[in-house]
Amino acid sequence: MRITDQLRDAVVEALAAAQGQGVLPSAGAFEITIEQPRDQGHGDFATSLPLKLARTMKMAPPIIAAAIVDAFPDDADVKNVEVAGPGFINITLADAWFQSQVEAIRAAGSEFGNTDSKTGQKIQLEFVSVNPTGPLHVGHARGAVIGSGLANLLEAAGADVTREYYVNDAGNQMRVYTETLYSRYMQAAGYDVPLPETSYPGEYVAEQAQQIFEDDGGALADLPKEEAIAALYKPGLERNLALIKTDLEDLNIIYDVWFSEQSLFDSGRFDTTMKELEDDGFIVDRDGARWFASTQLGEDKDNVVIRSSGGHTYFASDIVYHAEKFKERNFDQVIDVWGADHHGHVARMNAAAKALGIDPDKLTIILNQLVSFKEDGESLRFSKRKNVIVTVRDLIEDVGADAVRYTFLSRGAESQMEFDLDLARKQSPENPVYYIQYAHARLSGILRNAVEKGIDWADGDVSLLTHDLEIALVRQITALPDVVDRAADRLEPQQVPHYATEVARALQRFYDACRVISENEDDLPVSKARLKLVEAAQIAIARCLSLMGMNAPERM
RNA sequence: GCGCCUGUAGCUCAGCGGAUAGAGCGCAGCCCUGCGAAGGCUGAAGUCGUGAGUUCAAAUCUCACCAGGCGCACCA
Repeated sequence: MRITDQLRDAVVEALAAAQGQGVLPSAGAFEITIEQPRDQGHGDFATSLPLKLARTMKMAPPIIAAAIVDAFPDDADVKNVEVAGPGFINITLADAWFQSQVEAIRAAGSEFGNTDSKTGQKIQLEFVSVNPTGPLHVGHARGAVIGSGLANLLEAAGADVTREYYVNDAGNQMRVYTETLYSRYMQAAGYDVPLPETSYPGEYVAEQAQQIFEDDGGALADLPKEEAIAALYKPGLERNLALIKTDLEDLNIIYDVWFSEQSLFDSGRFDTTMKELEDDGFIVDRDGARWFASTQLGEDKDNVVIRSSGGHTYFASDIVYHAEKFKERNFDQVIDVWGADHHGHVARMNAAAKALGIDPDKLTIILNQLVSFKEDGESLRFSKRKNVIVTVRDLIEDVGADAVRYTFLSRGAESQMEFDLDLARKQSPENPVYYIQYAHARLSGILRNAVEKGIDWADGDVSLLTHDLEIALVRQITALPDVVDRAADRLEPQQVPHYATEVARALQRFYDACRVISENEDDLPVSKARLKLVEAAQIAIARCLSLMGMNAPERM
């Protein structure tokens, strides 16, 4: 059992005992929280329960606290329970408990930190899902990192996670891209064909056209325009998806499913879902177009699903896509990570979910605020349309994938952030990302040295770990499962890097004060015990880094 | 105009209704002929945007205002 649960149970038991003896009156429903106080003088764990009960019990908090403390059950793991401050109960654990955790963590190995709070839940995370019309630009990196970080967390919490990229291969933008590709292809063939009115002016399209031209020997140049465009669709799409996939893989993001929008039409699901909505009265015809009647569900206005020109809107296929997620694949929870520029899409998607009879609690949309980038003291604006692309690839090559992941992961999705490129490059060695990785490398180094010296610490006695900084380090490490649960529950991946920094700090302080490998033969028992602690710390930091999708270097 | 998000140290950002608000960078110092100094220690630095309210307790919840971001398409 998790120590926090164990302590919560003990508090419940103590409270019930005090009430049974008539020392405390009964109280209504309440939640007992066990917190880890910031200040170590306040014990290892604390609860503010007496403060919360004061009102209903009509008693002073310190008196309630004293009654609970008096009735607190005996527990070998607990060293001390006391009333503190205005009515807190501070709990200090026995060293023996911390010592035993070192062995438990070593036994758990890379499984350490996993919990079962989301076990049995089938969760889909859809993120990035950028139009497959070119390479990812830096603005997309944040959603990519947040989405994948969340996926890792939910998986650690026991969920069955599907990481999914929705490929908009059936929309307008793809059409615009392919028309641009056609013009570039014709240019490669030597014809003076201008770019279409709306186009993707980026150089990469010309390069792709050149490649395709060389591959097929220019055969498409003789075809009628529409036929050539149709023929260019597939090679263009494949090239763009390859670019996107490579960039994401370099950010350590591997998807389980690449879901094609076009497949919704090929399978007939688009028509059946639209029919379903129409039968339920949610589709109305007006001004030559078909509308989803969001207003029936309390929204400000209706939204077009089929344009008067005949084509479907992005919204239309997204409705069908979400119907597929819930009704075909039966996800218990669907989390979409979108950029804040998709804000306007949220309310109508929620309305659509309601119309489809989907439990609104099962669809969570995370909007990550857009990132602005700063260089030479000036804010940069990126626009595919204006041919000013700084790609994810540029960013990775500039500051490194680990630093990119750390930077985006350590901030809440809703915070508006500015990415200072100069700072990221110049101060890279000072970046906290290296603080964590350095800690891991240092631990690896110690273990390496121990092996070289022929020390076998398997029989190390952890009860020799009594130094304040040893216990403090174990205390930090053991919090990982709680961090995973809380971060997964609140969908806040930024808690992991902050926690990891704290573990690294505890480690460095321990390292500074406690020599692990000694030249003195008499110190061998302590060395062996500390090697076990070093191993446990390495396991914890490596787990944090893996949750963050970052490398855990043995050397730096 | 309406809606959502944000405002915490010089900068970039954490912060779970609780105890003396934290970290990194930057700044002023100290510490390696001992396992990696990409480290440790000390210090300076804060009207938690402003004002009110709820509460035993507010950076955290509510309201108003100020400032910024985003959205309010037969774009995605």
